[in-house]
Amino acid sequence: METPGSQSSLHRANLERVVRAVRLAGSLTQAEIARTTGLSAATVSNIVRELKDGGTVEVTPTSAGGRRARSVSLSGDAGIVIGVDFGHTHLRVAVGNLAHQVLAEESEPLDVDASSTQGFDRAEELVNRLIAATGVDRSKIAGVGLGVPGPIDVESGTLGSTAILPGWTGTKPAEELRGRLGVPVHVDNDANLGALGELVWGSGRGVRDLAYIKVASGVGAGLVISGKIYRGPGGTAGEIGHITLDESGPVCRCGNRGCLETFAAARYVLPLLQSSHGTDLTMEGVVRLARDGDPGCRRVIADVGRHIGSGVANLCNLLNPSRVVLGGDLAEAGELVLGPIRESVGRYAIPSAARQLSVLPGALGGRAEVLGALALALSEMGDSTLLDSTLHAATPAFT
Amino acid sequence: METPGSQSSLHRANLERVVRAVRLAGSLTQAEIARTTGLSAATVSNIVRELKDGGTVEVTPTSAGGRRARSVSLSGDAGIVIGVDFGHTHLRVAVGNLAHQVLAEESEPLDVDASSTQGFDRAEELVNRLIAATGVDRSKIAGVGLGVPGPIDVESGTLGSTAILPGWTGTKPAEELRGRLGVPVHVDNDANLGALGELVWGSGRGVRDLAYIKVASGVGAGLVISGKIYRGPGGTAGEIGHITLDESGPVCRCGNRGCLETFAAARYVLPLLQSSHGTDLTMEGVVRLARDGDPGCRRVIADVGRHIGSGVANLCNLLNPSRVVLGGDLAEAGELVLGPIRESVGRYAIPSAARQLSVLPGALGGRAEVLGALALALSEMGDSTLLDSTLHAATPAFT
DNA sequence: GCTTAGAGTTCACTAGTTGGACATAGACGG
DNA sequence: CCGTCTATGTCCAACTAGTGAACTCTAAGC
Repeated sequence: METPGSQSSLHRANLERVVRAVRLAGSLTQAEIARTTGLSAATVSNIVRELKDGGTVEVTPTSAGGRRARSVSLSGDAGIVIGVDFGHTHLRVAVGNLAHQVLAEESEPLDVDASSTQGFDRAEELVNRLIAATGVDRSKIAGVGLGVPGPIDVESGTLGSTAILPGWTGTKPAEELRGRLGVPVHVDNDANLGALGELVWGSGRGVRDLAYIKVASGVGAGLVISGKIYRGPGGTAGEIGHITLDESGPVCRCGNRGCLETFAAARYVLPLLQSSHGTDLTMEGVVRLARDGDPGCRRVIADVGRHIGSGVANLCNLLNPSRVVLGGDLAEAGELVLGPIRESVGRYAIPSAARQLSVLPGALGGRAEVLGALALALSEMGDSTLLDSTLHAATPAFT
Repeated sequence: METPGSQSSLHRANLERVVRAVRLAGSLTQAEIARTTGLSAATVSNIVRELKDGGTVEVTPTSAGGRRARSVSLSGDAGIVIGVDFGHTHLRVAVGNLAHQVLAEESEPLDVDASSTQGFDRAEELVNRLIAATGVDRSKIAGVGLGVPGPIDVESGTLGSTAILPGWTGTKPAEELRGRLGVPVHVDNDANLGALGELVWGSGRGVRDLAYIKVASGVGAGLVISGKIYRGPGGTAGEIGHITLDESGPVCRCGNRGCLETFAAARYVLPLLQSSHGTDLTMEGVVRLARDGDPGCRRVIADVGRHIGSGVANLCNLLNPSRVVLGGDLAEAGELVLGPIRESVGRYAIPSAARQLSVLPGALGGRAEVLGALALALSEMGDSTLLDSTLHAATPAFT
């Protein structure tokens, strides 16, 4: 941010412009870059040379049968980003590069009762393992995205009370991880990251406004508005789980009655099946049984869908997103749950808003959050971090 | 948008930067501009000269007792914007300048059964009258903001069906007015404009995210997110009136049951008082009686408040705005309605979101929409239109 | 084999910002 | 009442960075 308004800032902006164009297209020739960015060929020539010297970009002498086009693409190891996601039962880590490619991904079970220290030990270990496995240069790591399953104040980085990982309340996960890995860590809650993940790699590609509904032990939503995570001024936007559906409904853990969560979240829904299907049931199990035709499970899932649909209808009336993506275990139920959701939306949302809404299952399953963490790391640094390294590497070469 | 990335675009950006800084501060010396914008004093000197030659800015030789500071301020007649609002019973027009000052404002009753042609005749006439009254130069009009009381597709400019001004459906108000006045016209619905008005001049000053709830014959909300009107991909965001509060409630004109509107909008609420208070009651009348102590009216207003509060709680959970502003006639009831709203919000919203929410009455009353139309005209042209004229006027002077 | 056309580079030119030198004018102290 | 001080605004030379035009290069097409 040195001097806004100066020529150097313009140059920087043009660098970013080029990098973004290349990233979006995968690979471009210089002439194509000039056309898509609106810059002149001469400028592009200079910028590409600078980026190449900095190692950000790779120039393959000639690829396809053109005249003599050198295709420019992001060099795979120009920068590495890492996504870490603490889920309710699993810890997932993914390693990607600036070209939006996922190089490696792994998950391992995480003990719910683990202390935060244990959790971070495991995360650090897994990150190191993946870095070693992919053989990337540690110094190339540009940033880490971190997902936590609970309300987090993005400003201060403090984790609020989470019923899922008790004992983590009040910790500052980003600082903790930053201390261990020595690189910038950006944190957000899992619903927001799921939304970002589906937006970039999953069912939300091509859309700029999206709501990601995650149904697990609770119900949360991640909102993407104009391509950016919307957190709201207080950072608690997207609490769709605590919309009131029935003022005299069951008491919710939040203290109100008849929240959507009490009709849809695993903790409230599973008990319904205990007497008939035993106590060891998980949401995953219910979904499996429903797919196999079990009528009780089908009925329960349809009811959950109807209630989620009511919440989505409210969301739709208020925000009018063009796409709603359903994540979490429940998404595995496919049409068994999506049908009732769509039916409810059609019934309760105003027609003009409902008409252009598509409700889709998540395409990434449980991976949405890690990949979202990756996307967060990418978006948080913008292309600027990348360019910083470019500049540092490039300027000595010019003197 | 000529050539993005060129130096001229940088220059343009710096011009905008200076204009914005001056507008936000009212008046600044060149040194102050340099400090707030981060530009160098020399650059500011050039830019100020250019703006002065273009007539955008005025330089008063010296104002207060400094050393020799020339204070720079936007020249009042650098550009004029006009706001036009078609309300349910009134037509309002306001004239303002680029310094965000309102120069004149007038309203006149509008016959509900007026055809759109008649309406536009009246609007054109009133605009001309105000232009004459303020003595501004017609050629200085940079843009017009237009508010219409119904759903409008901002992309195509076509008005959807409106129960308030029947016979206007399918017209393109912006085109119509543009044809008559010969300047760019930007259109939006009244709830969005009310939100913008309160944001810029009213109860929303200093906030970037705001929801404006307008209760009249229907219930609508205007959402401002990060300082910009949020319309949603389909343009129908903010339909808080058709959130479902009670699945088995009264049938709403939208076809669903138990919409917020059926508990709060005038058309559904007034009949409740007909047997006791007669049939000529208006919402305004109910509010007046309630303020005078009429228990029936007080009860009705409190009930309306409670229901609105339920809707606001949902809104709050989903979007977590920092401020909710209540507009329309109902806002006149003050605490009689705000109290129950806050109570409902406290009851139904999750505590962390409700805690930082302030619910305020609109500060502008029925003027919110016209002023919002003014703000729309200002924001739609950005500072660019302003700068275009500057450039056109300034470049000949340099050759 | 010659022509052609698109790709990329080089170079002189130009737009525009900057730092520093300079003139100006009020405030302050004597 | 006068010199000094300090902050303001302007001017100028230097520098940065983008552009158009000319130029070179290569492969395709006839």
